[in-house]
Amino acid sequence: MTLTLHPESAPGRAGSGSGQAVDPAVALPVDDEFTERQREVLDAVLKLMVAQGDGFSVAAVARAASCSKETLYKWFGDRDGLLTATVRWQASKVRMPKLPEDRLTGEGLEKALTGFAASWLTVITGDLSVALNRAAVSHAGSAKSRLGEIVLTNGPFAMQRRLEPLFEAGRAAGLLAFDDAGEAFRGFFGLVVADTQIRVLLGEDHRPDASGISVLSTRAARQFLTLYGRG
Amino acid sequence: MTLTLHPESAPGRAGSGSGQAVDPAVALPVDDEFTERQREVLDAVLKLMVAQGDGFSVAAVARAASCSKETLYKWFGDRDGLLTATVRWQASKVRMPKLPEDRLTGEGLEKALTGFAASWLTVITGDLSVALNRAAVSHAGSAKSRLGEIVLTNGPFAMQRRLEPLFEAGRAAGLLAFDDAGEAFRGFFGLVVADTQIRVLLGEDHRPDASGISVLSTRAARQFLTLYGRG
DNA sequence: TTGACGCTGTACCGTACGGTACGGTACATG
DNA sequence: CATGTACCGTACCGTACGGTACAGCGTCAA
Repeated sequence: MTLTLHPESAPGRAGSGSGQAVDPAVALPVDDEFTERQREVLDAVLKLMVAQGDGFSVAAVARAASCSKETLYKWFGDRDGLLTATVRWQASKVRMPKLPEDRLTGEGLEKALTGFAASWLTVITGDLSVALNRAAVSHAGSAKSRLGEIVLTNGPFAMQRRLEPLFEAGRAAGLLAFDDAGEAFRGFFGLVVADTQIRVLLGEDHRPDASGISVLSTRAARQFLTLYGRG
Repeated sequence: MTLTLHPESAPGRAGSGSGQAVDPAVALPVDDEFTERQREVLDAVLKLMVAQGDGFSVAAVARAASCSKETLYKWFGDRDGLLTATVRWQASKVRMPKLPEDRLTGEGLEKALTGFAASWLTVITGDLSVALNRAAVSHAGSAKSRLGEIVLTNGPFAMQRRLEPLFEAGRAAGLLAFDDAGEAFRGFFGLVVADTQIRVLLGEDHRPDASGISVLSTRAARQFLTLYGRG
């Protein structure tokens, strides 16, 4: 039987090793989900999305990827499945910055926060992220597609899951003080992202460059420590 | 001659009374721009956008507004002009909260900030704002449409223009300290909005209610004063 | 009364796109 | 060699939609 990926035949996957049942269409992605050829096709879709949003036709994908429409439909079910697979494929490529695992110091914490902020700002202002977020936002209204869910899971929610251990470690080390880690995350997210993402999504052409991101990240980390730091 | 609104025949308007030439398609909206009947039509479009995003057809608009497609094209030029007019019409309805104009006290400032934050959160989590922002984000990629520009002008930029006088007054009164008002605005925006807007745009169904907004606004204002306040 | 005008409703046209079918090719397997 | 499989390229089908044309109707002014 042919490898197909649309819901009816997708193999079930547990999310993050927990016992909780997680819909595989939304779960954190794994690397071996697509064949080599399929990844080539999905990369072509990504290129198209960056170049012209999600307004491309399936025929254009076939042309760009040198494959037949029939194969696309066999692999991905329909246009929406193709988009979903593309978003998941890109999500599987994103790697979060490493956080310090040894004993936390004040400087180590601030450095980790700054690095995380810079990494996040770099990602969300990148062409790829902008294109994917635009597509996900567009489709979020129609309830037919789950792109929004996927981007949320692999974007803000993943960031939160990744960051909260750092917050907890900071609290355990007496460096941070907060009641609720979720609230602390919200504060950090706001200080880092602020109006940058919505402005970029709405098409403002001026985006912060590397040095601008460095300034913003440093400031955001320091401000976060002012609000949630101890001593 | 018939009243038409697409670029070729739209009357020029100066923005905000300054001598600067401002493209009328992007300028802050005025109330008398549309006739009564046109406003009815545009309100019908708003309803459609809330109900089904921008995926509606022009025929659906004509049906919903009980008018002919020909009239729609005569008034608004094309589908994009209709969307643009709709966004501008909605923008002209938004009113920002009043800010205190008498002598600023610490409590007065905090109260104004809290009120502004609550007002802003209420707006951006509303169905209408979500629908309009989704449409603007979708079209921002294609460079053909200027919806993104319009929403930016009437959203974040308008908020900033409205807020900076308050910041300056706070600084003049010795209540605030900051180098750059733009930087202060960014901080305030981040603390207020944080991840709320992107999550809502991506379709997360849980939105803060009135009491949640109250909590968030109070906290954001207090945090802003912690970072940028004096004494 | 008559004619101009602005509007509604509907029929119409061209096209673009999602989805399917089919012929042809390369390759692997027995 | 025969058979099956996976794929490419393309032709094809149905439909939905943007945009235009037109007939009919109410209004108002001359």
